[in-house]
Amino acid sequence: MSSPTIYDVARAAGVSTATVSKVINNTGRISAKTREKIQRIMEDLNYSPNVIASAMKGKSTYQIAFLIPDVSNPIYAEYLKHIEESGQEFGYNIVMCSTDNQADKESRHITLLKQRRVDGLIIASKFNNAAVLRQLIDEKFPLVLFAHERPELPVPSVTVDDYIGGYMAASHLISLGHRRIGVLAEDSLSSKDRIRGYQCALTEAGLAVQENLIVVSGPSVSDSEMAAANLLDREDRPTAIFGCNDLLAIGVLQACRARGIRVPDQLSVIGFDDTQLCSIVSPKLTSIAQPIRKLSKETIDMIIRMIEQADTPKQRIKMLPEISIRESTAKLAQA
Amino acid sequence: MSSPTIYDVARAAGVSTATVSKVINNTGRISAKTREKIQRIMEDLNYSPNVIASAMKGKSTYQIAFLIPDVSNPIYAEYLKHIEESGQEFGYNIVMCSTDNQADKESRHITLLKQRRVDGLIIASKFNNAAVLRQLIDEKFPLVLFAHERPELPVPSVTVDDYIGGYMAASHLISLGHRRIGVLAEDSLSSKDRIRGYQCALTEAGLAVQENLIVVSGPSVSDSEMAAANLLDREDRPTAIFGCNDLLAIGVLQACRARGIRVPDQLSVIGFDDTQLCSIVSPKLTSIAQPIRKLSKETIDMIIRMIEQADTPKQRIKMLPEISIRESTAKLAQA
DNA sequence: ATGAAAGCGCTAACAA
DNA sequence: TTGTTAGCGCTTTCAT
Repeated sequence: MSSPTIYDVARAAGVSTATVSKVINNTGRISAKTREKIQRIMEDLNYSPNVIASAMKGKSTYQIAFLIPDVSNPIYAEYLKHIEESGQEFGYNIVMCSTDNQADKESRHITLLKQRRVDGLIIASKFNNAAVLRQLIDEKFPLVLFAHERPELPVPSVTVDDYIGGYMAASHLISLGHRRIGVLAEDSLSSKDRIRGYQCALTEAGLAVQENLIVVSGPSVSDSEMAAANLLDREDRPTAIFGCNDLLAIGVLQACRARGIRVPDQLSVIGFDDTQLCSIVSPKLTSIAQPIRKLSKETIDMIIRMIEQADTPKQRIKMLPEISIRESTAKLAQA
Repeated sequence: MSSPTIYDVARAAGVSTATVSKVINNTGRISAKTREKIQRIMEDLNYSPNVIASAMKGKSTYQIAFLIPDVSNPIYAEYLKHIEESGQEFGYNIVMCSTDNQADKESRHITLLKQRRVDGLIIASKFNNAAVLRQLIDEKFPLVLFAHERPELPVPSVTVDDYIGGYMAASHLISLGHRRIGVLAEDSLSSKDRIRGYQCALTEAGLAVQENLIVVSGPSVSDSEMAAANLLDREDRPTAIFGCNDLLAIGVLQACRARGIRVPDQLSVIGFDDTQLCSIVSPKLTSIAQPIRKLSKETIDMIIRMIEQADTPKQRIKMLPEISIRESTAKLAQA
């Protein structure tokens, strides 16, 4: 036999379903007495309202979708962890969707999610499918970009300040005496901003920016290990390398190991994201930390605001990163 | 303006909603002509059926909840990745719920998930809340335990064969000449099975099982690093250690580094789960691999069967692990 | 082969 | 303060 409905409660309490509905939703005015009676009966019957039915009346489903390329990438797993945690606080469940960075998966997901009437969408990836994105915006579908931006589109976002982050990474290295600093970057907007920050720090320190010290790599550790060759196997090898995310920096670490280059004695390495991997590798990786918990909280707040009242003004929030210094960076050895 | 409904389609096609519903669901009999016409109109209108409304008529919500303690633990992230992937194949979305191993979070989640009418539940954790579990079973709520068992309860599960896995780990070490093999375990059922397998391998090889070589640790890398002291700082230090999961094994690696013990020259280390961490640490970790992709596929198949027809016989499936040999295990050096 | 109509469980005017 | 009632968008039985 199935769960009791609002009718069962109403009957048992000798009132109408409207009255019961009112006590459930805390709307209208009902005497303390009936309220209590109804509440007691709901407990006795172990009644719990059917969210599906109330969603049919235009109410929330209390579900937010979170789109990411790949959870097995630790940075996305950490995003998800905190997004879920923050959602939980407000009674929202998170529907997790992997996109693999494929435009068709993205649009298929969006279609399904809309059919399922999720209340909102948080996108934490490049999102290749610009057309779909634009349509979502036109429809005023509650949508927030997380850890990623789309400056050309009127869409709210919550991100870390990548520019400052890149600046901090480079400054740290410069302060240790390094003057030839290589960069391993991904082909992404945030990498570009991180590079701009790096360049700014160099310039400020009176150092020349050398384009050939900036190399682009695929996203995986092994891609990065390969790409690092371009930096490590040259005559004028840099004395420090900034990996635009931890995976890339770890690739550099592995490339060094393969070549017998000692980190940090012969080469300093810094990452970005400050994932849990940093304390697992050896030497432990210095990295720029995103304030993920705060970012997530802000994102959930923002999307709930958008869900609850359609015409919330759109914002872009940028938060400041912090540096976590560990073992992979050190003072430049005197030549 | 909101999305078109089945009424809009019916009106445009000059038929009843019943007919439209039939073509959507491929039920009843309708002439090829009307079918085509309706399909064309649905496309024109960019109509997509409201899953919420059809769920109200007792149909699926196409949502499956996946409960795990913590996504930021890479093994759970990998589970999630593959569960989501397999779900996607059948049009199911995954609602991800963190439990933090807390009984009250578990039960709160279950309550909400039931209100939201998710079709089924996959639980990949200890699940402390036995009462709730029992109730779910009584209600015949579609439920599968993943990578974890509950032998005393009539509940289906899909797991790796931990016993064999432990046996394989120990056998590998024994075949390399090790005779004093320590174990670092978690306080969990699967660790216990892995230990039993280890003991069996020892006994078979004519080696005595020494209880004091088996030490229990907390779940994190740093817990394990602490606990490893009990094995590493004794006179008769083992020559090999089996970490009952990769995180524990990595803790051992770190403890070794702190003590200047060279792996694998002075100590062999083997893990379990074969997460991506294995190729990130140094030396790369030998580990026992779960066939996660197959496990996930099987789990999704099973739960969908349970969703679609209530009285599916319950099964417990156990799959065989495989060993991935990397750099952390080596022949015992002659004394 | 198609349609009329009832109803899933709930909410919100509006009436009383 | 409480109840009546009309849907929300869809499925399904039973007629036609």
